[in-house]
Amino acid sequence: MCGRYVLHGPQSRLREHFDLRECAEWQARYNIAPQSEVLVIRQRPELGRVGQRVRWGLIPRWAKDAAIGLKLNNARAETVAEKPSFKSSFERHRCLIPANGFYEWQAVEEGGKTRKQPWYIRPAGDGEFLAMAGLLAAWKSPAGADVVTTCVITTTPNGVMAPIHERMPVLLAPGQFDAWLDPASRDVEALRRWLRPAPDAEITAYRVSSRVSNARNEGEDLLAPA
DNA sequence: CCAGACGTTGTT
DNA sequence: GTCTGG
DNA sequence: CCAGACGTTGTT
DNA sequence: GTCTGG
Repeated sequence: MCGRYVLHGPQSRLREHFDLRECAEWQARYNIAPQSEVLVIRQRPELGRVGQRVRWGLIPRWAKDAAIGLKLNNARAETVAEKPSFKSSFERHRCLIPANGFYEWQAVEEGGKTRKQPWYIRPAGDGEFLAMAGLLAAWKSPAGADVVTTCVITTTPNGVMAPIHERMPVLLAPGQFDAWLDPASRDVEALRRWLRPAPDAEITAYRVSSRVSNARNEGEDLLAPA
């Protein structure tokens, strides 16, 4: 889960909501897919929270081949603290991935065939942003280029998501941002306990057009209820 | 000890 | 780099 | 995540 | 079935 999402800003509200000191340029996007550039929020010593563009698809430091990043879009909350691919990132390189919402596909049986119905999930009420829990890794390519990548941590579904899909991204509340982002937070057990499904009251979901299923499609109208 | 893998999702 | 399997 | 491609040889 | 591209 969480293989497609939305970040349209506006950037001024993004900076405000996440209390960013600096933020990279970001063009509104309504169909962000793995392997593309995404905006992450990290905590820099002496500077504070900054927004930075990185590639979605985690390439661990030790990887000899960047191809592993094609598979690591998500990390399971249940095992992220132990898996070799994620362990050191979980201990020292946590980030937030800001989103206005994300998509999930629901398998629907129709006349003996399975159709994939896309849903859009956004904050309930007048909330503007969700904060997905993510990891970062810095990798040096054989050519010597520094490549920073990210992935989204997933967990079991809450009551809103359960009818739609078996997984959902871990969503953190503003009160958790500081401790999650602080590289000095080394209490892995305490951090791991935060990786739980969001309360039902925090999100709402509605059906959208299957046009979102093709990652080439873009635009605000992908959010229209269908 | 060394060698080899290192992951998630969804579907069957 | 670190863990698992042999 | 889903959609769409998935190949070689020899010639230009 | 599996990999790549978006």
